[in-house]
Amino acid sequence: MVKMSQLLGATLREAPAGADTPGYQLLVRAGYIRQLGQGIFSYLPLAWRVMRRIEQIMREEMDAAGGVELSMPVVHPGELWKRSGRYDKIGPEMVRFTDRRDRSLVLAMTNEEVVASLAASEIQSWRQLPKLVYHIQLKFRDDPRPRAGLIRTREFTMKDAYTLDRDEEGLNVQYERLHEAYMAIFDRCGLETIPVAADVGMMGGSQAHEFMYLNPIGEDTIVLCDSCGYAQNRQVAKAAIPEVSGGGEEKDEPLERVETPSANTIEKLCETLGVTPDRTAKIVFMATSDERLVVAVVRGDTSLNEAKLANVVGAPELRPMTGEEIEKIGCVPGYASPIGVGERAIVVVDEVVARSRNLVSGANEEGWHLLNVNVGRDYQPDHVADLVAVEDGQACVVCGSALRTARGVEVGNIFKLGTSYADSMGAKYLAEDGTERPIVMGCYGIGVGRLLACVAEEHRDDRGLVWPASIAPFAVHVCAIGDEGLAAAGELAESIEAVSFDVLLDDREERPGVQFTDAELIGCPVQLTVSKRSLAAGGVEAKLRSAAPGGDTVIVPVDELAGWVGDRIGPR
RNA sequence: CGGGGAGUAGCGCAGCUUGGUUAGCGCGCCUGCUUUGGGAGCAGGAGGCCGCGGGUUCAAAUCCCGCCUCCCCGACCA
Repeated sequence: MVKMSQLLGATLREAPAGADTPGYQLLVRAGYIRQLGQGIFSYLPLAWRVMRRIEQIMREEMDAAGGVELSMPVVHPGELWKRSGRYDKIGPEMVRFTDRRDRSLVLAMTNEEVVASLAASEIQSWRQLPKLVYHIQLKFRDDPRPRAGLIRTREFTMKDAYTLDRDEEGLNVQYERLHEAYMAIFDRCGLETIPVAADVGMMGGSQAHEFMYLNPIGEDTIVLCDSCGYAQNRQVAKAAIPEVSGGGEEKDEPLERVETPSANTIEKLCETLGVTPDRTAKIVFMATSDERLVVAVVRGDTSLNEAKLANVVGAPELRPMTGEEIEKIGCVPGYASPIGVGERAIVVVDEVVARSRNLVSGANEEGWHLLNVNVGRDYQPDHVADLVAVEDGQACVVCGSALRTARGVEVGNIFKLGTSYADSMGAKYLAEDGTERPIVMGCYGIGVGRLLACVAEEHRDDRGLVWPASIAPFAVHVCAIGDEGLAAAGELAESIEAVSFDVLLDDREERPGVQFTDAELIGCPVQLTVSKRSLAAGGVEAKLRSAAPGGDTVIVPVDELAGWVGDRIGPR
């Protein structure tokens, strides 16, 4: 039993300024968390108990999937990250510093390098594979923009797991198993998530899924098909874009230069020439962080997905070109053409453009456009790839139904890493046939605090938090009213705890109204009230936090309480 | 990093435009009395480098310059 008087962290009537996400407000108001700095939080006793319960569920599911827990360092030698190449590849998001002897150190953002280096020293034979290891540990990422409380912090606890396999086939087996384990974890925490196919990003690798909690506060856009179940992150999602009106059977027509005064947007161009946007090509000017210039060509009726373009050119991020840069490659904004850009920039053409014939494009001259521009004949792309940003209502590539987009929070992800880390760290094993082979890795992460925040976001009402019993800080919240209530509460709490339900006892000398509102704010699943009045009525008033206000309160005799609680929230 | 906003008591805010004695209000906190089933009432009280540094001025929370911190919107992540 924990007494309210022992807790650090009072409940607040008002949310602190700046906390505008509802779940975040409640976590602060109910005394779960306090902010220390940008993206850095203290977890007060209530939140810490929730964290530990979530972690316990993770341990059970990871163990059930065949995992073993270990613990790897938070501070890594910079050398380790130089070997994998990520020391230079990752930007200021990774905190770097030096020790007293000027040796390079970094704060762990993730642990692929450490796992691979452990694998290199510990794994010699195919007989030692497969393996699944995990730990639950602090990470630090100097995120450019933390936000929404625990949804996106710089310091956070992550459960990260790593698989080691002999081959891709083995990886696939573990990957599927972890996928199932993740669904079980989120389910047990009371959070509905959907797995979506995702970009591999900084992890590298061949395939990835993200587990998304759908909510408008999310920062990711998910593309969903309600009829066939297609679900992908917008960064990689595809849509079925129709061929140009008139079909893809057209023959290439000769280039023709036409005057198009002040038609410097697709809209005005279509008006001037009397064509539809799907007959036009538009040019987007971007530059990579290492100063390579990129010219992307997409059809006028679609828009560019920068993440896809960044992947094609192998850049971590892109920025728009400056006016000077555009001029330097010989283009004229509003009348731009990929023709003649040639050596001066990387030309990436969307596959829809590549399929289309006789598009209208700029002439690289103010007030002029070209008719019948065709990829291959008129200009040579460096890459042809899908570059289209999927929009609401476009057709599903699988079944053709209208796609819908939704916002989501990424609470977990799983990656097939392949052998890149094994290669750079020298993690090899001797196969059954005597050949030396690289270990095939996978990695799997869940943000513990973010998961907590998402559950808070999902399970609340206008009076406070409404925790699922599985991860609530306490199963039972006892309001002890008056001296008689307090005198009876101790024995009562013991009888409940005897059957392993944990109890938070409000032993404060507060008026009943204060105790009730605080209990609702804190949100434990079962609320008990013991007082002179309830004892006279034969026991303790009991209700569920999830019940409507006012109703559904019953008197339960003290010796039946444990059973009553167990019947309603199950074992704990 | 770009754009927008904010730093005044533990929390939420006013005061600043138009400088001027002792910097206010609500909640919370302390003491006393009353009260005691839905955030009590009365009385008394504690608590401030007005974000930091510089400048202007007889005088700065208030005007000017610089810096720091935090929040929100864009590109990235568990």
